[in-house]
Amino acid sequence: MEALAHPRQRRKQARPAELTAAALELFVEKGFAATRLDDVAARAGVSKGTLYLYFDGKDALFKAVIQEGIVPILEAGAGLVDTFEGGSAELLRTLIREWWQRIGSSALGGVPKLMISEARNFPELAAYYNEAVITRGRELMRRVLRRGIERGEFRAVDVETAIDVIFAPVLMLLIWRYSLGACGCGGHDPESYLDTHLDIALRGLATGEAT
Amino acid sequence: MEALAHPRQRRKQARPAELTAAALELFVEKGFAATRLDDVAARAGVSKGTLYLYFDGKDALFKAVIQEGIVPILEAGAGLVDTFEGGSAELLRTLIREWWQRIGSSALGGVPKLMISEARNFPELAAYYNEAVITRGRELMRRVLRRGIERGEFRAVDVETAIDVIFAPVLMLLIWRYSLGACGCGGHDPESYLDTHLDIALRGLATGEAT
Amino acid sequence: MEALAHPRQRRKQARPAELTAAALELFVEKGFAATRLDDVAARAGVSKGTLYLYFDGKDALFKAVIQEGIVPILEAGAGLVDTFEGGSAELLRTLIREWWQRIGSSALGGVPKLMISEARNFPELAAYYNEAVITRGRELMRRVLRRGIERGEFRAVDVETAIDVIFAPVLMLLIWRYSLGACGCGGHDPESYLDTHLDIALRGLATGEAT
Amino acid sequence: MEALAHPRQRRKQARPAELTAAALELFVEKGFAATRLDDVAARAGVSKGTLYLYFDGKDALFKAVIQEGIVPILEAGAGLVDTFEGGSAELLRTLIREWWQRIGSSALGGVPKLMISEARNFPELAAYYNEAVITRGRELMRRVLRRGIERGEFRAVDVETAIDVIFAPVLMLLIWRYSLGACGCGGHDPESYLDTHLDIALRGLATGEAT
DNA sequence: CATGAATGAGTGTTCATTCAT
DNA sequence: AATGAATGAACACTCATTCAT
Repeated sequence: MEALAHPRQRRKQARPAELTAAALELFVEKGFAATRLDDVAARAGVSKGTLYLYFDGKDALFKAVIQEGIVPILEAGAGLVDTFEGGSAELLRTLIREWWQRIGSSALGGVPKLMISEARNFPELAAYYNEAVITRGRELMRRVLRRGIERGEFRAVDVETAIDVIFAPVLMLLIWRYSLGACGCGGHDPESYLDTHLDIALRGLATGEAT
Repeated sequence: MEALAHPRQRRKQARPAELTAAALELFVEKGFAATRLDDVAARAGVSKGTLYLYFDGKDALFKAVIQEGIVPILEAGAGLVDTFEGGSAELLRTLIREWWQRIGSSALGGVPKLMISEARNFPELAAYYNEAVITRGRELMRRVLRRGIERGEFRAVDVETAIDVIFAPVLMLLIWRYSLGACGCGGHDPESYLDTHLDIALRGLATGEAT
Repeated sequence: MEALAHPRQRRKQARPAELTAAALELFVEKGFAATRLDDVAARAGVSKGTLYLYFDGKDALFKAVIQEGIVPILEAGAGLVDTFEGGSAELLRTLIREWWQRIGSSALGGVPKLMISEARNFPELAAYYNEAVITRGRELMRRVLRRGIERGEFRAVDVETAIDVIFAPVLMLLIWRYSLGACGCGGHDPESYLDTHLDIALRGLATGEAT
Repeated sequence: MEALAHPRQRRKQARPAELTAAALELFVEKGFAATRLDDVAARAGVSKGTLYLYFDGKDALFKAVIQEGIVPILEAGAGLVDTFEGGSAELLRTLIREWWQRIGSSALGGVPKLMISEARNFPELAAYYNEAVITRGRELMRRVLRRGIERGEFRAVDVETAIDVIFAPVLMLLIWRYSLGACGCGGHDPESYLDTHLDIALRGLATGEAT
């Protein structure tokens, strides 16, 4: 009610999300450097000056995209690992599927490829992404793998390395989708790709008696 | 013969390769957009105007870089599969290690990440790269996996999917090295990374009796 | 009466002065062009929109700042010359010291440098300042010099020129303080600077027998 | 001959001076901050990009203006003081008249007012100017005053203070000319102004027996 | 063939000004 | 009266491309 009575206020509160949504689309589509703030503002339906009312600049806009888009999902993932009660194989399977649902197949799916492409030219953004996303994501994987090893479900692999080895195919699925895959170079059905990956990886991790 | 007799002629013929070599280094280091043609020309020891005598512009230079870069990539590793006589696990291990030795850790290592970053801006080139490099690489993996399944060494996984699933960690190792890894965001020792990957993947592929 | 009875009214009447006071501080500190109206409004404790209720824009604000700033400048030092009874050297000494005490070292000290900096962008205002401030200030100097000459204390110098020649070091002391002196480029202790100036100037003006 | 044979070369050598001349005019006319590099380039008859072939940016352009315009004149002044053989009063008179001839009444005359106006907003430029111009100029005055005192021609005034006290009227003559004087607020004939100033100052400095 | 001087379009950022509430 | 969200023009600096020599 009050919101409808004060359209300016409602608008003001919605603006940051509208802007980060527009920015996400364009960053993914054109890359960070090639995205013009004019276009971001236009896609959000405001002028370029307005963008600066809400964000300090291009870098801050990028960080906000990550902060609003990805960080909450990682936090949800942390909640999952905290409370999951089944087998560790099932937990790993669930975690990766959730990640694919919420990030991979969503509008955020282009972010990993974006970061890989731009990291060297924007080391400050890379450092932020590393801290806000990669470190936290690895922590989730770390906890799952350790849980499995401690419970005797997984073999005693080198956890720090396995974190990335096991997540790599998931990332590559996404990277492909937003690079050569977007040029008509074919690709995989995500479902069966993840099935095959988890099939091999979980069997590769499993101790003798497990499934 | 004539080349040796006329140093200027030899120089003239070497120019395009010198320019693409300089461009490859800089594209890998800074990305396509952030590379200045001034710098490419300077690194090749010519003036910027000269560059335009050999290439129509920045885009044409990029295409030449990729097309020149892939030929050596393909020459490696082809004959191995034909003649290998040991177990298929050992063949896969050898193939991947060879690829890392000859390509991943060489000067060409930056090409895959570069291609991934720029694919959307050069779709025709991406299609060409897909056809000339990726398809042929997949064929090698396909033959290894089929060989393992036919000989009862590997489980009957979905081969087309497994090709990419199993190669993905190798590619990610390389991509990382040329993106966030270059920003001090951590990374892995290639040897132990590949060890861990092959350990998990080969155990995941193996039929009951194998190692 | 009404003002005291209605605080909002009183506030409303005080607003322009609060705004010009804030603007004077910032104009002196940063210069006209580099002063942002956001900052002026913030320092006056109002919003930027409010500023436009009282002034037509940045130029109008500047004009108000100068016009308001000069009135107190003029009130000082007028009666001194009329009533002074000692020697003219002493009168000149006193006049200049008073000027420095009341204006140069006060909050108004930044006005002359500000006016000099912006005169060309505000020529009408410069003409007004010339008439309202400079002409009157010169009149004081003129009377002192003529008094000295008529009483045989000063040599018969060209009065109109000497007015500015003798006042110039005083102005420069002030101008320096608000320009390069504020950048750590050195400066003088006002007391000894004025001492040295008056020592030289009064000896230079003096007829043979005087001190 | 060669110059005529290679107009590009001749042009290239003339460009920096053409650009600094255009920049000087505009800096004096509009101030440093308000001068657009587009206008500087246009006045020099080139495009903005060309300006950047010769100068690293606006600051460097400003420094070049000072370096080329004022520093050589100060060096000439140093030569004068080194070799002058007459009385110190005559030396001071000559030095100030030369300064007026070469700087005050030339296109460079606007620089002191320019620096005073912009110093606080461009402290780096102020520091450069202080080092390149003010320090050296004071050194000239210091040497003249010390010479006069040592030779018994000048009284033993506080030299460091007298340097600025005596130069102040010269600077004010110039500051006026480029600020309120440019708005039709009157002013002095430089010749008689300097005469009056030197008359008073030299008499004020003189020991009993001197002229 | 080779050069390098010259160009000018392009973009992140700032801030005076407006106006709906 | 007062607000503050929104605007858009303005400018320094970059660099791919051209072309006279």
